[in-house]
Amino acid sequence: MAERRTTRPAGGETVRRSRAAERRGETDDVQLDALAGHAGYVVRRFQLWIFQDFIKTLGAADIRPTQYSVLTVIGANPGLSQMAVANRLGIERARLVHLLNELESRKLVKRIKSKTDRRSHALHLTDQGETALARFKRLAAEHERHVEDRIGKANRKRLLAMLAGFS
Amino acid sequence: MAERRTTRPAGGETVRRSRAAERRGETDDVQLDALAGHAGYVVRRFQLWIFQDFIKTLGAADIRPTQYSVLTVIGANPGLSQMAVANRLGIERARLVHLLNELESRKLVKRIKSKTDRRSHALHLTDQGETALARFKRLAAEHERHVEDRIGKANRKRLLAMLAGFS
DNA sequence: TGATAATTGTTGTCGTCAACAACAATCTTC
DNA sequence: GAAGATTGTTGTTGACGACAACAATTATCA
Repeated sequence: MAERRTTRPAGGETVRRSRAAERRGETDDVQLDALAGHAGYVVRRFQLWIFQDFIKTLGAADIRPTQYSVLTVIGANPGLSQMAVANRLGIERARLVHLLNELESRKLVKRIKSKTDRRSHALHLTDQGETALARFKRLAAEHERHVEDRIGKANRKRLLAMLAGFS
Repeated sequence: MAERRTTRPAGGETVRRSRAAERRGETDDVQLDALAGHAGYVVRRFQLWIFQDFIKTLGAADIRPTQYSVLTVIGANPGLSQMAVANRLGIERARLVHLLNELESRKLVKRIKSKTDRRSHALHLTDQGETALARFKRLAAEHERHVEDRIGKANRKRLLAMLAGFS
């Protein structure tokens, strides 16, 4: 049963695998069957790859994808309420509370009591948050180039077009 | 996609929103800014939609996407070890333990002690698992048609082609 | 106007999932 | 045969989605 795989390059660049497992070949030649035809499966794996690259590329800034999305929307729409941000991004308002607590403790965002509706907060970036977001956007653009390198410039554009309805 | 407040139909079919919030318009006209150009954001939202539809469509069978992927791979590759399945699907082997415990308790999968390597288990579907998987696949195909209805037949095909490298 | 319902932010719980770390049993390597 | 690697397992941590309940506040409507 031990079958040699001579076609595999010596230093695989995708997943680290032991020489023993390589020789046994258990992790190769595994059929996906119906899975390969399911958009959900392939999109899920793609999304994991993207997030990992995003987290790594924005690692120095210590900003995760969800945090980045919140900062971007507040930056583009100052004064928004938490409900408005949550609805727009498809985040639960309970979850947004924790996200904002974190971002506020890092002095990137401030909650200002609304005068027209005393239940709600008007969200704003701090000055520090503005300059930080500008930096995050540069890093995010670098991450986006990684995506282009991976799937191709035209494919990325087509992807954005065909999924625009979900944004 | 962001329709004007005044032209919004009475019973919106996308997101439930209160009349008050609708009137105030806080949740509309919110700019995404750089977010709309990020593949990660749009792919994430798409993936959430897909999984929700999958879970709903396979709801009667009580099978979640990850469980489906494990069953499919075992069905197509009987005798695989847990490591092999985990590596192929990009699942952590620690996580796969719980998944298999659940599937085994439901009599869909059985772990058989390997004779060549007494550390590992050879994974097989039970007879019950085989017939169940056939049913799951029919339901999954129905789910896949929902995806087609949502993004278009040609787009779905293009999507699978451009992301085949991640499967 | 006043009672009732709805909304906002908050807190908390639960379950899924990825990422690690540690461990015993077993196998590989040298 | 000793040292190292692998497999399955258990456990922990943290991000995240989904709910439920609550006080403060606002909206609705009889």
